[in-house]
Amino acid sequence: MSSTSNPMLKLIAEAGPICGCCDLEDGAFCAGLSDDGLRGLKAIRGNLRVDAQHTVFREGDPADSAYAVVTGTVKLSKLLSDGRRQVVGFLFPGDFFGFALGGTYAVSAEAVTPTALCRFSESRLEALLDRTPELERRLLRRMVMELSFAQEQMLLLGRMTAREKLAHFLLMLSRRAEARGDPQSPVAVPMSRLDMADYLGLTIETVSRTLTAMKKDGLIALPTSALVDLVNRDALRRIADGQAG
Amino acid sequence: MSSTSNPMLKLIAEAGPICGCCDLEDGAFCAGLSDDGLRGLKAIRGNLRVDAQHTVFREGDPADSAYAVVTGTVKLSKLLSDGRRQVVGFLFPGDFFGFALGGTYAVSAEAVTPTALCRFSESRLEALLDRTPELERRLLRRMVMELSFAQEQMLLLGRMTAREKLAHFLLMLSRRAEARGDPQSPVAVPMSRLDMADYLGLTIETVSRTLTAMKKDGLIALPTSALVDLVNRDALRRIADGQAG
DNA sequence: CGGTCGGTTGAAAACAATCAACTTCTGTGG
DNA sequence: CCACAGAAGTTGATTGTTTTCAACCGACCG
Repeated sequence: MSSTSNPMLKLIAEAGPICGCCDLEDGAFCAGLSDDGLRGLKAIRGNLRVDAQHTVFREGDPADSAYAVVTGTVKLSKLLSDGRRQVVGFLFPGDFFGFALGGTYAVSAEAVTPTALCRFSESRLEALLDRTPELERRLLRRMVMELSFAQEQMLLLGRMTAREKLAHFLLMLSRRAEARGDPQSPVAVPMSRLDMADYLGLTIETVSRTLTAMKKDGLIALPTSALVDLVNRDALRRIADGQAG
Repeated sequence: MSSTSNPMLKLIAEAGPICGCCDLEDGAFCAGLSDDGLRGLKAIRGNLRVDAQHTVFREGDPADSAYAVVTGTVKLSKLLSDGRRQVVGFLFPGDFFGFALGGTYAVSAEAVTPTALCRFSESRLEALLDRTPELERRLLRRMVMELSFAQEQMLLLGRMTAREKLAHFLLMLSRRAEARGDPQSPVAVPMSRLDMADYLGLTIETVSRTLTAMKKDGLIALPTSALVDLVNRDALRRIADGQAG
């Protein structure tokens, strides 16, 4: 973040209107903004580091800040009073979250890995939106995409089998890793089996068993429990799309 | 809609900045807009009637219009290639849908009952948003709420039992009926058992059986299959919140 | 009056959950 | 550096909720 020998920093300087607070480019929430929009964002930006498993904010808290992931992974989740949990999303570098327009947070946010965040004060962000139509339109577009992603997740949760859920999940991780410039085939799975289970509406045992079965079928390989090799991507895609058992 | 003896029309005239295209007030997408914002919306508004079970648009179609429900009920759904279906939302008078910012529709929209809609050309709406920050902010706020609702639905689909799902669903229908000024206790259930099942991630048989069981337990009464009396609302709420079996 | 459609009920099957044991990995302290 | 403890993950046996397959009921309509 401060070493001048970091090759990324040079790239950022050359690329022009990039935030400069992080190494992210095209995928990021702030990427591609005009100089003006970036200036505004930078002016209200704060930084934050969160240890693995620590909470950024809790469901029901007054929503006083929005965040962007710089490095690490964050999960958003909701709880039932008896402890049942649903993870409603995983966030990777470039992703934006916690935007509630002055209400309360609808979900809790916790770091999955050690994480660096950009923090934007809600009130200042809202004021900035008043002044920066470009930014507001971008946020609107982002919310449209988020909603569409949530609808796809509903299809997964309501209508897919365990195997289809896992295939879909692994391909999603791979696609997003690729978008950030990370390797897409031995794909990193930074979250625990419990987090995966709570995201897919399954139990840890079913996640584990299903992965083992997929390995046996030559669909994937598991070099470590946090690394999945997508051996037969086409077959995975067919399964994820509900065209095969 | 045109009779001068309709008491609603007088109310609308008195209330000032109400669209006038429909009988809706506070809950509506356009309610509470400034005269200016309303003028803009009215200028790009078209009307549309859709018969029950007919399609407004299909998943994957280019998104050339957004819509608001005036009367009737609309469902949004996604399909898997083998026919499995997930209903991702029901829309009632005042609700806004089909807003995709120039992309393609992520879901299909079908009328559940005979339905009247306001139609807004996507390109004109986007141009209007450029000119009307008030409207864009409202839309942004709406998307935030929609997303939060979608996240709650994920919790339901991933982690609730059939009985909890039904309790939650009936209370949601009741709450929204009340918000529109409709009776909240013998609550109207305009959609078929299949639509309910596809919304809750269940089968029609499970929906039917669960309703029967809830009737037997004195939680609800079923005057007709499309009308549900919420006999014991508190118990329903406890079940919906996951505090009781 | 027969036919179809939507809804309900019954019996059997299946997928995933639960309960439980065991293995592997990780980190810590001797 | 090794030994141990705890956490995370895997595997096995069994249970159970929901699905599937099937029959039946009642309403609406030609």
